[in-house]
Amino acid sequence: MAVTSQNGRRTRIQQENRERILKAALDMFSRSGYRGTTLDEIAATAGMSKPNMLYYFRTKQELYQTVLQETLDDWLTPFAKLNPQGDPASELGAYISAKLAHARINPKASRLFANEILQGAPLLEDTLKGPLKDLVETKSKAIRTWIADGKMAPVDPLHLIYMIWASTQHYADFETQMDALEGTEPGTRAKRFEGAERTLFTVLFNGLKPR
Amino acid sequence: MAVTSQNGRRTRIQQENRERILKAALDMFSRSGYRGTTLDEIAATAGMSKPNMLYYFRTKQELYQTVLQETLDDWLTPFAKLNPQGDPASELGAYISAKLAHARINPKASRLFANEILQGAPLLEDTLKGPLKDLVETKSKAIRTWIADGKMAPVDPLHLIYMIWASTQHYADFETQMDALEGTEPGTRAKRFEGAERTLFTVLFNGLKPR
DNA sequence: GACAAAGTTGACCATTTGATCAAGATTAAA
DNA sequence: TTTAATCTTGATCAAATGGTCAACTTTGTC
Repeated sequence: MAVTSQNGRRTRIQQENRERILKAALDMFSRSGYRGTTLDEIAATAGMSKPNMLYYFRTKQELYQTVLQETLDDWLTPFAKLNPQGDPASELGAYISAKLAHARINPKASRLFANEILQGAPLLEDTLKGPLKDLVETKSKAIRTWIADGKMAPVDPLHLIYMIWASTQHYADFETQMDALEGTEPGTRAKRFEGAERTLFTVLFNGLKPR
Repeated sequence: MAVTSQNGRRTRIQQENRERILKAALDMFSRSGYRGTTLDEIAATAGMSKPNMLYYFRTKQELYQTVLQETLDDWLTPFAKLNPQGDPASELGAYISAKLAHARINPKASRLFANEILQGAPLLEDTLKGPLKDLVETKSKAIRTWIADGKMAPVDPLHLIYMIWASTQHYADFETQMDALEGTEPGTRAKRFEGAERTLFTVLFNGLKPR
């Protein structure tokens, strides 16, 4: 485990340095994945010596797992909030907005997650097969109820969920590609996310309208 | 450049070994990215010694670039085939089918591409800003014409393209996640791609129907 | 200000990694 | 069968990498 003082609490210095290290680690891991990232880089980005960094996180694995766990929690929260009692338009709309906001505000978290999945999700298996699977099943049931109640068009809930995940996360994970296609002048990014929301709303709402 | 015989042609052995190496390289690079992959691994996967592999591809970069270029061509082909003279339903439908087929048949190519973009696309910049950008602009114009002709609902072409890329490639790039959520019993994969096509067709066709 | 706990780092280590080379083994054209 | 071109690899190298350690400095409490 990470360092703590004798009384089990974190000192001011511990708080600050942990934060700096975790930020630097997210920077590097989200770009190059676990194996492609070196401790030297992270330490340099965090502005401290490697041994000092290893004083706070004993191994590369421990550091990686800590970063991953934190971003994962963020990832799960908006999905869990999807409310079966609400109506599909507003619930799915809110979820799409939340996912897009996440992609805009914290793209690195999304990329870290994408990297981990691409490499076979060795450290995520338990979470995926446990909590996430449960959550997906719960929310699928809610969608099926909406369909049965004639509130939306009949589509496979699982694939609808995939479609929403894919087309929102894409704005974080493939940002490099979008920048290359659209340029990076200031303002582009903000406009991009507006356009994304408008298009996703249009296509999904009309596409899912009951008929 | 890679080895060729004095007369510039490739011998039988060169053909076979190049192929084995490129296959192994795609295996590893698509999983771990450029920096996360080692030449030892690739050589072992290809079943030959590292010096022998380096006889065919002189550096790690050269090997990576060769693999990347080959997969990129595959990636571009179906997009280029989108025909402005046709009608949106059949053209976009065919494109979606082609992209899903690619994700099903060659998921590693998709993942290699995703990995490269995630790492900032250092080697793809020129292709993205050149040929791909041109292609995207051409196809966007076609979509705008369809909209002007009242053949489909008015949506931003760029975001529609992103949406299609995202929700098809997702089935390759996030396969690990899907396997964890759905299990991997034989037949699951085939059914998954059927369901994907059905759902994408339903949502996009209804979502894009002119109104 | 004394002192123990916490924080910091240069030097170092074993292993891994991309790459080279010389020397030998195999192939195929004459 | 000869022979030049092609193919193959063990041994090796310098640099990079994850991690350790001892010694030093800083911080906070009494």
